[in-house]
Amino acid sequence: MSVEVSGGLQALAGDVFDKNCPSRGVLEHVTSRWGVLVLAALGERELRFGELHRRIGGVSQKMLAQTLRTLADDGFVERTVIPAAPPQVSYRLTETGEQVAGHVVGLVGWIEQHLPEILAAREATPAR
Amino acid sequence: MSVEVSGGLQALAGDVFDKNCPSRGVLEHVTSRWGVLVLAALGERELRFGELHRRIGGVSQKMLAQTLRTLADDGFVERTVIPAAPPQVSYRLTETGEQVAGHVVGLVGWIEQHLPEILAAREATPAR
DNA sequence: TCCGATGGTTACCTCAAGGTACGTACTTTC
DNA sequence: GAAAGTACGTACCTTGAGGTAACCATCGGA
Repeated sequence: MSVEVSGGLQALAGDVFDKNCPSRGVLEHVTSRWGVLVLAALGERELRFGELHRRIGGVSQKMLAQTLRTLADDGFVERTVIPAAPPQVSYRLTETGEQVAGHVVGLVGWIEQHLPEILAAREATPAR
Repeated sequence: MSVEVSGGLQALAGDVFDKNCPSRGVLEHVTSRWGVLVLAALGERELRFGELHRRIGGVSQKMLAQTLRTLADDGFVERTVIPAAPPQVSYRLTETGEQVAGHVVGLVGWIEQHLPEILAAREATPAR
């Protein structure tokens, strides 16, 4: 539950298997239905709200805004408002955001590439 | 939407940004609330139902069974029944399962280790 | 002059994820 | 002989995630 850190100070590491550990919450934000896709999209490049909305098929404005807000609260995404005449809002990953997104992109990429095998396995579902 | 594969044959790779791509479904199984934790737990070692139930805090028997079934259908988990007098059922990752689990474990581990920073960022939430 | 794009917020409603509780069939333990 | 563990399946019910639609303010273009 706890790890020693360089300075000799003690920092608490999370334990996702613990029902009450706050890491559970963070994990759920990151792996949420739209959270994964937002992180993956921003992993490619900085994007504006409308661009994200178009990039991520099927997401509603409401859920996109909500997801972006929780990811921003956790410090993964930075929101920048350009005060122009139709207001422009841009989203990019923070430094820690880049790191989580790295893992997420890896996972997503693996799934995309191995999709055929997985679908094959599914249809070969024995007996049921 | 499609990639060239070694043999010159064509295999379809997924695109998670496409609303109708089946990779969406697989992604949701893997990143589901309990799916992540099951994969992470089995990434350590083979486990029996009861062991999984105790390891993953807060999961109900129903959801554990359901999650294990979908992961088995996708070919990530293998179910082995040892016909004994209280029946014993063991779960382990398949080869493809090991690969997804690798990514999942990486993600989970990163979150556990960086939890303090994330929580700090959360409390420093500007303005709201 | 009216439309559409921009980036949202809010109210309202639905459906499905997920929890609780109980049943099952057999066996060991107290 | 009663309780508890093993590995679920099923029925029932609640909660909340998430969709739809309307509204807002401002500006450029047809």
